[in-house]
Amino acid sequence: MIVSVDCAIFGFERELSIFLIKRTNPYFKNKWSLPGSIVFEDESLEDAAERTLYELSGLKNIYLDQVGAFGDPKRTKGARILTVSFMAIIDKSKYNLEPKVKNRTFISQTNEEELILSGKWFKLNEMPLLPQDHSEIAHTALKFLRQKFRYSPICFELLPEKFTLKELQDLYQAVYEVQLDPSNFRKKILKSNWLVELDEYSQQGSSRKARLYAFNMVLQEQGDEQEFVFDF
Amino acid sequence: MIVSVDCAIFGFERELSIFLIKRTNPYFKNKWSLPGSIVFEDESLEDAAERTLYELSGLKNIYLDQVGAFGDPKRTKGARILTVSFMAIIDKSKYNLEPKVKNRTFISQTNEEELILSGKWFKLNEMPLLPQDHSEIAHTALKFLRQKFRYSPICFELLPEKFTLKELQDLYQAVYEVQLDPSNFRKKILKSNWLVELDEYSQQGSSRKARLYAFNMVLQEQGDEQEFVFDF
DNA sequence: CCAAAAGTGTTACAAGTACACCCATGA
DNA sequence: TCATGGGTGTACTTGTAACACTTTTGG
Repeated sequence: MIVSVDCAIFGFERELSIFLIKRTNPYFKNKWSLPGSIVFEDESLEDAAERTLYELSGLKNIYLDQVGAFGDPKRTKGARILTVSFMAIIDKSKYNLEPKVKNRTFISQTNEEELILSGKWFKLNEMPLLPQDHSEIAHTALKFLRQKFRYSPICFELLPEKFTLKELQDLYQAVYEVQLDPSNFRKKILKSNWLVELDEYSQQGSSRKARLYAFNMVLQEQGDEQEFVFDF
Repeated sequence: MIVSVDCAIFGFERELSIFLIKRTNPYFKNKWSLPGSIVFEDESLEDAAERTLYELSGLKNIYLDQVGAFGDPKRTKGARILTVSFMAIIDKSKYNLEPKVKNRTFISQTNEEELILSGKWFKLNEMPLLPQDHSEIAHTALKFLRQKFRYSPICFELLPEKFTLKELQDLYQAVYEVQLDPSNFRKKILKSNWLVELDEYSQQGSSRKARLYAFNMVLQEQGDEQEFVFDF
């Protein structure tokens, strides 16, 4: 069986978006799809996902999690391909994504060459219908992101190193699709020890300057699980 | 690449246990391992997991969830095998597990026949070291179970249809490895609408008879997610 | 009548919710 | 000086934790 990886890259900048690419190959011709690649014989799934990320978006060393395997025999036309999906998250403002590799040999029955045409961010509610089961994979990855968000401090991967409480609140609101009371959000998040208060202030906006905060790095060491339950 | 499925079957009866099997084949010779099987060419991963479950434990129509893919190129000696792991949970007292298929053709380079010798329950802390990366898979499945437990009412899969609050409390204690105050547990769980109070009483024990409860079936329909956050 | 487990009640405190209000800043 | 968003305080409600007390049952 052929095995591939597909990556759902989520980015944040006021809103949650997903990065999709357009490429030519028998199955994706001219449709926006998740960046993906065949897994090489001597390559682990994580390595394949990292390589894919670099080749198709230019990203390196970013947060990456396995979401799951999609293996329906009918999910692809032609040869059966099992795909393992990954979720990547970044601060959108920090990177300018663009495919690094413009053409690759597409390993399948026909073994054609595929051209990577371009990549583009889509707001979640403006995401087009994706080919094969990529829409399902993207939605599963989003559910996975929401779940992970609850008990692991991954929110900081989606923000600049220094951020205001408002930005963090906007992120929570975007991910959970809720409205939060700024006053209560502030109290709750400050009572946890996730944040470090900085002596710097945001220079944006036409009103009072907001204090900047950073993620408390000590927390990163104690793996995930348990400690971080943060519901709203 | 060869693709297989492996199942971590968890059962409850006072304690959490896992069901392992012993079989002969080049890689598992005489070691306890997770029940697993090669995925056939025209079979979905879920179908393969269900078939495996039936062939190696006799279970049919039980709760099953995909945990994830394990695809390190060095996880198996010989041909590379990617495995997708599943987690199954049952009320241990309801079934008497035993392999239904005693020998199968083992699809690999050598294509030998494998004999399924026996199956046995192991308490979690008495689980032996498993071959290949099966120990890692089992631990990942357990973490998955704990996680799922929080926000999905899967606890009822592990109990008889009618159960006492004490039994439910024991289950929570076993899964989360904590001690709970019976009085407070009772209040919290009864305030949720998970349970239906029955007019029946347990006939066990040499003291006051405990009232029996059942799962509120209405909840089963509204899929998982959100509604069911139940921490202790 | 006693031990053991089921089940109820009470109290003190922590956490969450909904606001009103003050502060700093640019226009 | 006013509008805007940042930030603080407070009163009310709800949830949690610890533990004392009552009820039922078998021996």
